[in-house]
Amino acid sequence: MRRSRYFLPTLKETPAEAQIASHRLMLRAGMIRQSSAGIYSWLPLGLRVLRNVERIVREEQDAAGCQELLMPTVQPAELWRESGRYDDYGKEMLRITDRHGRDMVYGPTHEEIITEIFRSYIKSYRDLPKNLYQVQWKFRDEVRPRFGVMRGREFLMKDNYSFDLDKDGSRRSYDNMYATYLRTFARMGLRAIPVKADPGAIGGDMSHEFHVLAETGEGAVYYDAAFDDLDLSGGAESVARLQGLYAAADDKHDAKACPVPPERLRNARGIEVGHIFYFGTKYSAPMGAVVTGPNGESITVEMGSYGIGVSRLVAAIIEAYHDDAGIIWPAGVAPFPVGLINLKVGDAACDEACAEIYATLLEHSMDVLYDDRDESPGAKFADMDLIGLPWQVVVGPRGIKSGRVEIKERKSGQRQELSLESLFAKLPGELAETGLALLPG
RNA sequence: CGGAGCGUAGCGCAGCCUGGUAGCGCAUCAGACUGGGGGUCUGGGGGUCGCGGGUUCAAAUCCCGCCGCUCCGACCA
Repeated sequence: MRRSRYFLPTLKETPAEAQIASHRLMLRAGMIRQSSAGIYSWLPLGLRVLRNVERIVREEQDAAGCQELLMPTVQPAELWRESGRYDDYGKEMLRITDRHGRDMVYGPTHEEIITEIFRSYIKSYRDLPKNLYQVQWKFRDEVRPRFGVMRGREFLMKDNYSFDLDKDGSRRSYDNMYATYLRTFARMGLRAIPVKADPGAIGGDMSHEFHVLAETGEGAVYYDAAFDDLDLSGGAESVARLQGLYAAADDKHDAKACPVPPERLRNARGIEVGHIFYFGTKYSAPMGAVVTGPNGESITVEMGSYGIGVSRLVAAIIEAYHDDAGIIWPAGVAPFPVGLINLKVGDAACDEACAEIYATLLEHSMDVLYDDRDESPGAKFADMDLIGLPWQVVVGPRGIKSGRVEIKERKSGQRQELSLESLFAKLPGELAETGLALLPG
């Protein structure tokens, strides 16, 4: 993409309202635009990141045996009355009336809708288990939205719902999601600690929140120091082992009853990026989600629900990966894997070299942001650092004279000069495969 | 929802106390120079001063009401 044509309104100055790094950087990098309190437009660069996060979430959901569907944002109040939550949910739920005077709600979550779908079609125990997910916008009319998309009123969430015949099955579904969540967050470069949590308005009797530790986190978590040395990528450590270790959200933590000795207890702030619930028959019972069992009996299904804050994750990743100059995107979520900087637009040799590199990158399916604007070198470097692309290819008159371009890694700041030939030699191999192997070592 | 604060150009702000032609920096536009970390010069454009009412010869400025936004606390992916 040519920067001169790309809609990327970066800001040199920080908007006054932004209190935390991710909010500041998302505004400055031209990723989002506030529409009203807690409600944002996603501009092209931001949307690219959001889509990348979504993609990883989807891949992990699919790999875990979940199937995607899409439910409506606007839901009939009737279903919420059935579950008993219409009155329970409070002012956080946005209530709307349609032209016929019918009560509707803008969905803050989708247990009611999915249960209604399930009960309409699934009649036999032989069709269980089922696990359905969606990635959909939610609206919760937060009293005090803040920190940009970290706590917006409108937010994008992956939510899924498991249906099982019995508790054991439901427990397997729960643990499956537990491991899936660890893998999902790990793929975005995040270490998320699973902590026992209060199920809150969703209800139920077992629940874990996944917290990315960060000073700007809104919640306090207490955990066994053993977590600091564990592999949380959802692979090596067993779910049972992790669940056996103590970690609790502050509303679940009781200093007197805590099994962890004080010297091993850690207290930190965390960003809640995921939350899983097992709630048994809380919705299936009142809403009549039952299947016929092997002996012809009626069995109320056991349910769980599982949420990942997709839009919040974008902010959480930035909280975890930035420096004074801007964002440092981890592999996989970066809006572009590589940026190309032409330091002297209008100079025939620079223009030509850039055009060649640009075309070659595209040939190898490398999505590249080519800064072809007639700006000062400093402005371009600062801008490129701000938006945090993992790799920068720098083409300037000084290097071109000796037939060389510079490759810079955003994360380490490490630079290396390469001849055009050796750059192109890398393209079919390491670069094209990983998108991230421009530098040896 | 309780407490505090702020609304003046795209962004950051000054002006308000003490009423009298709406300003600064950045950004933007035109041209020229420049070219390895937000460069320089010249010239230009852009404002219902959040909205409504009141006081006054005169309101960004004083008064009243409303709306919006932000921050601090109680709730949540």
